[in-house]
Amino acid sequence: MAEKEQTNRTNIRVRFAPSPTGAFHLGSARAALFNYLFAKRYGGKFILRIEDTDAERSKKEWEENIFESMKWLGMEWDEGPNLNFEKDGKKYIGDYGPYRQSERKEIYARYLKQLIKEEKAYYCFCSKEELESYKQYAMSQGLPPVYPNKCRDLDPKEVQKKLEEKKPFLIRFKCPKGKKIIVKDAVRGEIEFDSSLLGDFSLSKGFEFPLYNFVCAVDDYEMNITDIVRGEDHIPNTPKQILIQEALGFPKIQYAHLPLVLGQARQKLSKREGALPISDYKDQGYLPEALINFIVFLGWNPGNEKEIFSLESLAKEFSIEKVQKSGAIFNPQKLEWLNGFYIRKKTLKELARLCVPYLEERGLIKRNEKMIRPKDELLPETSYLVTETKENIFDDYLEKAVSLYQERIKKLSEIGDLVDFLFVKDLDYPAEMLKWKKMASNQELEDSLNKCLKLLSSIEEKSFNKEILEKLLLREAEEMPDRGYLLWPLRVALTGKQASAGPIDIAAVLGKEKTVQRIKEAIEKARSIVQ
RNA sequence: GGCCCCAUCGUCUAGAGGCCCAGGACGCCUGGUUUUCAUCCAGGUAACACCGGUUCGACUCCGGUUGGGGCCGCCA
Repeated sequence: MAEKEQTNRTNIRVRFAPSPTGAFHLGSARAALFNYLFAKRYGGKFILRIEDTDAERSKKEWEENIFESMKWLGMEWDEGPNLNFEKDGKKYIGDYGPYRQSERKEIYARYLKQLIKEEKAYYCFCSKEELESYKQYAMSQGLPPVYPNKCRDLDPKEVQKKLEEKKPFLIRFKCPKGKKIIVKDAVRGEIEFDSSLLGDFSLSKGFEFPLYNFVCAVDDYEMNITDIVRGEDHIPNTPKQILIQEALGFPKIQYAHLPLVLGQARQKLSKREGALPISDYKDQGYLPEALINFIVFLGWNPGNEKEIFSLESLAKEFSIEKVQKSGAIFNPQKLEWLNGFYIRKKTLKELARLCVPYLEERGLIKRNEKMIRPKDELLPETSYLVTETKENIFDDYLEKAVSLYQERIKKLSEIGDLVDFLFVKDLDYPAEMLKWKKMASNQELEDSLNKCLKLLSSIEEKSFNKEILEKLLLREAEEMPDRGYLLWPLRVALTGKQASAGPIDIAAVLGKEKTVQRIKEAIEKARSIVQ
């Protein structure tokens, strides 16, 4: 039933309204995502509004962080500041209407004056200290900590006098007593509040600095918002906003309060608990598709056993009715798994391109306009076949290197430690590592390495590929009591590591010259082991 | 303290009165593939917070208890 109602609704307009007082994190991403999906699912508009009424805490850099993170995740907005993309054949660039609250002050002042004129709001000249001490007292008495309405019935003459004296004031809402306020919530049903417990809450500091609940109600109306999807930490604000809407004669809005994302300690996600900025996840090598897939399952599921969703498929299958009521604990292991899953799904070309910044950062590759190549001159320059596509530059060697580890990495940032041996000249590893666990003597090790050397040297440069190597090496290895006798020392010789991709694949990527050279170096090392 | 919200495996969750001595995914464990690590495949581990009702029958409905969470700003 509810489903039907939703589907039939038209002209849905939702907003994501972050305040730029910190980075765009997991919780923000989820609120944004659910709004985005709700809009997409029902063919509505997704609006971005910047709630920067707190001038002191709001910073341009956080605003940038929000824009960049949302675009990186693929959630582009239909209306809002900093538009820069194409949609339906139309190009949007730069700002589009005043969507920052700091740019909308005249609008708020207008409504504030209206409320005062209609005696639905009044001036309050109480001091901070006064209010704080009253609140302490009320709480100690077990009373609701609401404003005692001291200035509510101030003599108009006195008000006039104080205004002329330029005494700082607050504008308070005349909250009706004993009124039942019902919030209709798409995920929770009806939530009832008693207006008496709200008190005469504040709307604005003077006319210049309007406060959250007030600007929120005004903007939602001014922007024709039909549905509000936000975190459940906003439930207590909702009756206040409804009261303001009613006082101003605004139409009703539909609500959907999302459960909170919790940290391991079951508390509202904090920085300590992995509420990292989305930009940090990006830097660590998480993929946007993994993050989206992960985030949407924090409080939503399709009702069947499907687990993998892209932003596009979610836009078709998302439904607000399936949103969970209880808070979800953020589980980093599942994110890792999903990220690995999406990495394995990438084409080699895409993955190689994504790995470039990590390899570069680690000093393994050098990049200029035309070429990406290993830092050390490992191979003749012609080996680094430069392929140039429209937007990216990468080479064949890089793709091969990445292909060796595509199934082994969970984050892009891990690539460096795994492939470094393919990009540096000298390997540094203890000689003992060469000796396989089942080898009884150093002689066995030397024999094994010599066998490898002989075999590989016999292959012609142009036939030095995986198929041929496999045929020759495996045949030889099979004759030993265990393949490890031949393959373990070879792995260590080529990589200097105990764990790696298959040594045959590695030899094929490294090429004959380098492979043979590394085996020779390993033989030298093996001889140095003291018996 | 007041108001509000929530409650199925360790975690994310399926479950709209019999299909459930509860299904899937991550994690963990075992086995297979493998020289290693990972991938992949097969199997296993593990939950309806508690107490009352309603009902022929309750994970599902109602009430209470307990537990957890959110909010109580001249922040948003």
